[in-house]
Amino acid sequence: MKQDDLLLLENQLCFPLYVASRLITKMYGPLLKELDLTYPQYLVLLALWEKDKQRVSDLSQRLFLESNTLTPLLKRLEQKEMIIRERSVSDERTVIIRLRKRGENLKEKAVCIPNRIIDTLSEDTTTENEIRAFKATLENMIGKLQMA
Amino acid sequence: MKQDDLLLLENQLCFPLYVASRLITKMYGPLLKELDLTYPQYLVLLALWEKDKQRVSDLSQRLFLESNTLTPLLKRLEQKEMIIRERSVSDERTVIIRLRKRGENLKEKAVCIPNRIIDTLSEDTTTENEIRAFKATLENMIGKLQMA
DNA sequence: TAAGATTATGTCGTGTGCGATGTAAATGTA
DNA sequence: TACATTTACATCGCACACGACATAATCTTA
Repeated sequence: MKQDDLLLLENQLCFPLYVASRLITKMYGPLLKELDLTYPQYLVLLALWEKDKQRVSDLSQRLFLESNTLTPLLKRLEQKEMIIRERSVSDERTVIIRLRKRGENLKEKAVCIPNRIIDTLSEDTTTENEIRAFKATLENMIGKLQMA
Repeated sequence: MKQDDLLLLENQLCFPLYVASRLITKMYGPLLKELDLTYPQYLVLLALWEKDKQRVSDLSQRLFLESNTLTPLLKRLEQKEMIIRERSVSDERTVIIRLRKRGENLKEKAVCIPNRIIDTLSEDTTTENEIRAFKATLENMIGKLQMA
């Protein structure tokens, strides 16, 4: 590849990654709007449905988000009465995030969302193996990016 | 896959995509800081280095960004004296974005950045073919997401 | 030609995302 | 035990991202 071609948008790896991520998040928009959630809020709930009562730092690690991103986001979820934020008794610096009924109940409605996204992505020629390989590469990349 | 497993974070495709995108953008941070650029600003310049004198709507299409995202971003680049925003004479609704000397000259410094990113991503077992396949899947996805 | 429809960009509002930093609590060390 | 250091979360500042909407210019149609 010529030196000059290095900077062509079509030769960037990160640009289509950036675009795809945003387009997908955008696609989640109307689906999650029915649940009164944004995509990052949905991710928080996904994490809590897996394991309730997590510290902010747990969620931060699980979702690769900084605490200063999570704090206002969690406050809004609390405002929506989907979660409760509680100071830990054993360590007052720690805030435990706990699901409320409304947050728990959303799980039922949320179950069908991933398939609706995958359906769109699988429409034509994208095979299951291709998706699986794609995801494996992503996860590999994340591992490396974490250490960089 | 069981119904309940559909919502596990590890079974989401979009989540690692979202994470990887953010981690990469973050990794660009210090490299671009030397050039006094953010990642989206860098993308704008990449587009202009390919083709100078584009309308906002051209950049919007090329970068998959809305005009209301681009407007303040372009204003900041103009503030940094890297570009000029000019009203078109033939159609006053149209704003043409043109590189200034400072913006042009940044290209030299920017050339080595993509390789530094790729080096990190290619460190271990990620082969060139794997990256190529990954990118092809990304581009395929973007095509579908645009039509959804 | 005039009125209606469409287009290009910008404004407004809201949410997110992170670097830098602050505050209070917990932990470590002498 | 007292002090120094580290930790957990929150605040601050800035940039971005998009839906909704506004304004003015251009295009289309009767």
